[in-house]
Amino acid sequence: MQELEDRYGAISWWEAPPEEVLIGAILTQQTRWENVERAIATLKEIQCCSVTGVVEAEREVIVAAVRPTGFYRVKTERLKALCGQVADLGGVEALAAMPTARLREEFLAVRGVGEETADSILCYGFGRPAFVIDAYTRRICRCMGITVGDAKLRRLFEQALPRDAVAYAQAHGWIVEYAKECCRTERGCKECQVKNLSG
DNA sequence: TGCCAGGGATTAG
DNA sequence: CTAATCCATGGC
Repeated sequence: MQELEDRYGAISWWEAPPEEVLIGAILTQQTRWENVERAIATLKEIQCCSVTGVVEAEREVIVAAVRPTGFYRVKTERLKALCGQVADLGGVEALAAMPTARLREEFLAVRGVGEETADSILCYGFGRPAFVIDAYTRRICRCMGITVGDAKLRRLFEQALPRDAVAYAQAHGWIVEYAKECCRTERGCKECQVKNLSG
């Protein structure tokens, strides 16, 4: 981890208001971040980059805005479901007052929100110490010979790092940056050098 | 041109 | 519990 810090220094990977994180977390599912940014920019232009914006907008409006991210019909439903849940619970202010475990359950109860999406919202949107296990993290760990399941992997990172959302976000950012250099695709891992780094 | 991207739900074995 | 399939556009 220290070697990654020396290599990349302090990076803040994703800083945005909680409502934008909720939306971005859905849009980024199986999708490149550049395309997500386009969709978010469009949503902002039409005043729909918020919980009430998504809840009140016509489906076709959301579909048109998120089209560049792919899976646009599925994602529109997921955005409606997630923002509806948040609105029902009293908005992001009410969520901010909830304990982390409860908040996680409420997100996971939404159709289309799995562990990764829930944890990324917790960490990046609400500053909670939830380490996100994504495709890059799995890929690097696999190259290192660590083949445990997601739940164990998550505990591994959460124990190794200071229990703090900023520390988790930073470490995850380093992992992603390194993965983009070293293991560009799933198949490009043959000559991967990650095993030379100390965890 | 074909492959792949910061998932998740569903179905089949 | 693992594996395959669908959702779909955009970039190289």
